[in-house]
Amino acid sequence: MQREKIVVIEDESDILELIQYNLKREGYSVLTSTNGEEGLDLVRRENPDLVLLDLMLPGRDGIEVCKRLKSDPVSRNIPIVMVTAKGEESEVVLGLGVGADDYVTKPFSPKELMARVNAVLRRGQLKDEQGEGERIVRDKIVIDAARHEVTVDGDPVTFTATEFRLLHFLAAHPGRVFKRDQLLNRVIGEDAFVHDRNIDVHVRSIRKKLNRRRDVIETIRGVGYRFRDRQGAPV
Amino acid sequence: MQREKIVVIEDESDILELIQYNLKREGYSVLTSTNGEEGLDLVRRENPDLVLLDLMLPGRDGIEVCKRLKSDPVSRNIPIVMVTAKGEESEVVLGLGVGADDYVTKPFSPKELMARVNAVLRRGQLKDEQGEGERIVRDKIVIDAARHEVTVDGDPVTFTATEFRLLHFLAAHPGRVFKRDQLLNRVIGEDAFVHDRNIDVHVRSIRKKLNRRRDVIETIRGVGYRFRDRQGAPV
DNA sequence: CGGGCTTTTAACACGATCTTCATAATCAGC
DNA sequence: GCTGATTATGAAGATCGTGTTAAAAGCCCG
Repeated sequence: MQREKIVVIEDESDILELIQYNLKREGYSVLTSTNGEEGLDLVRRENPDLVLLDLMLPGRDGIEVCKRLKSDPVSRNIPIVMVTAKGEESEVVLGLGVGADDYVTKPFSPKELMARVNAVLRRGQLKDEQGEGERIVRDKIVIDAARHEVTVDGDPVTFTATEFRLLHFLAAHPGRVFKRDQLLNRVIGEDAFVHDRNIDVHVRSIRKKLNRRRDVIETIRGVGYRFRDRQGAPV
Repeated sequence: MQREKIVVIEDESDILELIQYNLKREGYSVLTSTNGEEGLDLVRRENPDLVLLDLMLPGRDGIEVCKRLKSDPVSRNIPIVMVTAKGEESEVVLGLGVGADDYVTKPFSPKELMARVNAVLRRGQLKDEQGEGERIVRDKIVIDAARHEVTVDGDPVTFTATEFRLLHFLAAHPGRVFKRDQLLNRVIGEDAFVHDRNIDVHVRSIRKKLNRRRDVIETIRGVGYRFRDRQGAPV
């Protein structure tokens, strides 16, 4: 059984140590950072199973960090547990508002912390197991998000991470047209500084892999792309 | 809250019971049939929200049932979840080919089954919601911005990007007259350095494509164009 | 640091679309 | 009906958007 990786972002060193000690004792692999920017990088690099995040980092950018993590498709699915000082109720709301999955309020007992962490992780696993993670089936194309797997006409096809996200996103909203910059935001990242036409190239490789089904991705000239749906909407 | 109605077509009585038990426990209203022909009638009579269909009904007509349901406009929009035995991969493909919306493979856990059923039902709802948003319907012309699609008298018509924007803009402000330069600004671009008369040409191609409904775009001599306000000839 | 993979950029060609222009049709006022 | 102005039409050239390819730039793992 592999140990779950947890990133802790917390500026108060004594609290950080406390958390780290307890997590390690439970068998988790722990990585830490004491400021937001660095923590952000850490998460992106390490792709942990969970993030413990102090809401009140210096410069109060804990929320900012959370927002950034949740807006990036790559890190969106990593659960985040907020650590907040007591009485910061409004802050908690804010934290949950930007996508945090749970929170603990200082001062907290190690027990409580562990309970939260375990609960959130278990929640995620459960989701995976029962396949609640979306499976999209359209036109003989099966897109299994939980397993990160695609089959076309029954044959498994491998997609790279970006290709998969793009295909998945389009297929999740069939019939709907998306402009290139919209796709960039949703698939590559909020603040991605990449050229629009990049999408074209990804679309091309996706189509190539979709092979016979390549035309489920339709080009709307002058606008963008969309996933075909044959069902005519009743007026 | 009304309970969603689900029809289950499955010949193995123990599996049928299992499914029925679980669905009922989740609060669904369940109707069952153990053969294809009867099941077909049941669906038509009851118009359920979802159909659970065994792929391998005696006489292997599960696929046939699916095909029939999907080809009938009345039942086409009812989502179908296929129930298949493991290793019937090719059958799954077949099932998907005839329009099934998802599938579960035997043996399945009740949890998994429920997850699928819930997911498919949720998916359907979502679709309805967002489809209703950015749509303009006037006379027998439907302009769907999200899909970038237009239907005239029910027939889909393709418009180029500029044509679409022009038509959409006019239709969004029915009865109001716009001068050519106003239309240029709104449709082509603020700083477009194009001749006024260009609009005429676009209007022409739009009218051409609108065919029988061409005169919803009225010419106001000496001023510009407008989308007709009052109903024209019905049908 | 090197090697394989993925992502991004750049460049070209082709076709679709936009724009212009010349001409025909229409309109309004006399 | 005639006349000048305005709009519709058709066709030709200019422009733009996309598909495609190849190569550069990142990235990860050992």
